Amino acid sequence: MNTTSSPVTPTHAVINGTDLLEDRHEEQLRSDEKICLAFNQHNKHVSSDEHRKRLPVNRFRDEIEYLMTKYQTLVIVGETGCGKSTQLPQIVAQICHQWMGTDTTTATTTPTTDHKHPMVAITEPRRVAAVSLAARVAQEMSVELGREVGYAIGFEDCVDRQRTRIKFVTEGILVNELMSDPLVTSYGAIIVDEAHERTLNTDILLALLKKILRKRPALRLVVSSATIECQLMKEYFNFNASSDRSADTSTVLCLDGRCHPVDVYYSRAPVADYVKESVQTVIKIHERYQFGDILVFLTGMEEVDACVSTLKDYARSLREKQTPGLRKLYVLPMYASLPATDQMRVFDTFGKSVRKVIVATNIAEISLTIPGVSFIVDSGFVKMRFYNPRTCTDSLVVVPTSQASAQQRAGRAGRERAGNAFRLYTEQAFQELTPFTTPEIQRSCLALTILQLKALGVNNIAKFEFISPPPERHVVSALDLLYALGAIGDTGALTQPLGLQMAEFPLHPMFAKMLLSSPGFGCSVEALTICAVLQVHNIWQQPGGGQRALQARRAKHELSVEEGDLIAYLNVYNLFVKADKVRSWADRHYLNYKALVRAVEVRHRLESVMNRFRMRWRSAGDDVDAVRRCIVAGFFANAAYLDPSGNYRTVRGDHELHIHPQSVLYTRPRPPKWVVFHEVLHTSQQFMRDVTPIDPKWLTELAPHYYQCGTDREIMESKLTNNT
DNA sequence: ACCCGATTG
Repeated sequence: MNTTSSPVTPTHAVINGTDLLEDRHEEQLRSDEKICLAFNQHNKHVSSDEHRKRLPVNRFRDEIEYLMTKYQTLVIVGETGCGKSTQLPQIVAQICHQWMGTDTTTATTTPTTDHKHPMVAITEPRRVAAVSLAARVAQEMSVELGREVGYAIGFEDCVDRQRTRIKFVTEGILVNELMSDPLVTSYGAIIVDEAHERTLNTDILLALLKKILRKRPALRLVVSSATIECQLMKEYFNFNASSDRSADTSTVLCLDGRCHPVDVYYSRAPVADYVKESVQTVIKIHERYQFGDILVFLTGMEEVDACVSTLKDYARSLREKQTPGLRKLYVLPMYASLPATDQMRVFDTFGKSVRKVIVATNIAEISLTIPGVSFIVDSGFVKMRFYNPRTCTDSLVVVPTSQASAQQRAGRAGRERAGNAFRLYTEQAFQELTPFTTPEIQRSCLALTILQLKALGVNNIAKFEFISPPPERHVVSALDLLYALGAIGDTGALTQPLGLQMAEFPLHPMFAKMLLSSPGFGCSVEALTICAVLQVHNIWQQPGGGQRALQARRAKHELSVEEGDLIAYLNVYNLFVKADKVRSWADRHYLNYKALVRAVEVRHRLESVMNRFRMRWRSAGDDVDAVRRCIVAGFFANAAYLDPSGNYRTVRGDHELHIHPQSVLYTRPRPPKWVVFHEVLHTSQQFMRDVTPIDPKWLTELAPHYYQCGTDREIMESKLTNNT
């Protein structure tokens, strides 16, 4: 950028440094280290095109360009609905394009691009978001999707190598692109959208980008976040070690774009039963306020169904009494495992005489926005997964939300007009909540993460600069597992070729090991199918109740086999393929059609990775033991045996376990003596999911390094003599 | 007797 010829406003007076913005900027930095740009988003008398130009990010295009000139990293804070996700990519692409034509002799203050055809990447945590935002931006720019604007998600690439300048991707795609292009040279700028969600991939990506920014000074990073985590982000990306603020390499731009005010109400006293209380609150809202739909946040399917059924009773009583002045209530559940057609109903609109009540899990906070909502009922709780490195298992527990999450939920009421949020807890309870949700990287199994990082050249995980470092024992537990699987050697380096190949699979390392071992067992065809199906959840349909629930259980029982869940999945998949993958077959057997179709896609993707390694394709035919031995080759660490009391215990660690009620083995008469499992979920008890009966000899035979040393051998020997 | 939500050249 040549500032003297730049056809823009005075905010570009970078040269003298005394410009209004500069002053305001420095002053703000001193006071709260933020730049706040206020705006008024809502102007009813403009066309939609006009409206778009008035979106806050567009109005501050020049400020964004100025800040991107001066700082390598720009943290942008803006409320949802301010158009960040669609407008920022266009603005940043324009800026990059402009810089491309820069005269390099004046490049002291301006970052010239370090490549010929810079693209802008925008990362999204979810696939649907990447695709739909790409489609919207293409439409706004009047270009065909897949040309100037494209996207790349797990199974779909919709980009034009020559022409694409704006590319929406999922976070995982960008992490994977780093494997072949460690400095992301195809991009001039990267926008990390929804960074406040702090998914596992957000944190990995930001940490890797931090390394890359040091090596590529011309690369620009925009971190887009909806909450006040901005200071943390800003400092994380600030390479300036001196106290001289003007040498900072990162800054914060705050788009003050709150849509409408939301009044927050708290309970006067603590609430004993938030499901009952949420019902009462919905009724009170309905009787007191005339307009606006209601959104209730609970933690799980069971709670949602209970709340919906009570509210439906109330709605029915209203209809029967024909209460004058009170509108009809239309009550709808919303959670991820609900069939797609039922999910779509939350977007239905009804006449003025009907009020919609949506009872949802956290899905309504994170991945979808329902228009028309003006009332929020917030239980204050969420169901969350936590990894336990001691037992190498996950717990699924109901925990209080964070303040940030409560704020996000309340904000859902103010998208179109002023709203109200009713929190079913006291104000003091709110003050005692943790400010932020624990980032996923601190509550996950890190085996795959560490494997990926090692493949990207990050050998010393302890020295890797995470925003929020994971607990050390999580790292140790992951390294132990990787060592046991043979992915890393004594020095902690990736093994060749096993470790390196395992890192290329988008799978938990146990699956990768199983797949890479499968040609040796002559069952690569079957192993591939089983891995694919296990990446997809809810293969079995589970209707809410009544006759259909009974039929579904019966259908599942017919497909269940004593060889366990994984072999049952294999059979189901093969039958689905044999039936030409039609929906009617899936429906008839109470199987989840969409999940099966997705398993087909996943299988296809994994197959291409296997082909790259020139794996031999072999089918075991009817030799189920070959397949089960192959499963043990990957999952030997997850072994358990039936003790005399009738409970299962893990071989390593000696923890009590139970077969999950969803397992096909749960309803079978004789429980197997030895099993391996896919995972353990701690809910009301420690439940093993996806269980395969095995012969215990396979453990010592296939994983002697794991089971024949020290105390483990003693444990094994005593179990073997007692149980077989 | 029971699972929040996402996701991978």
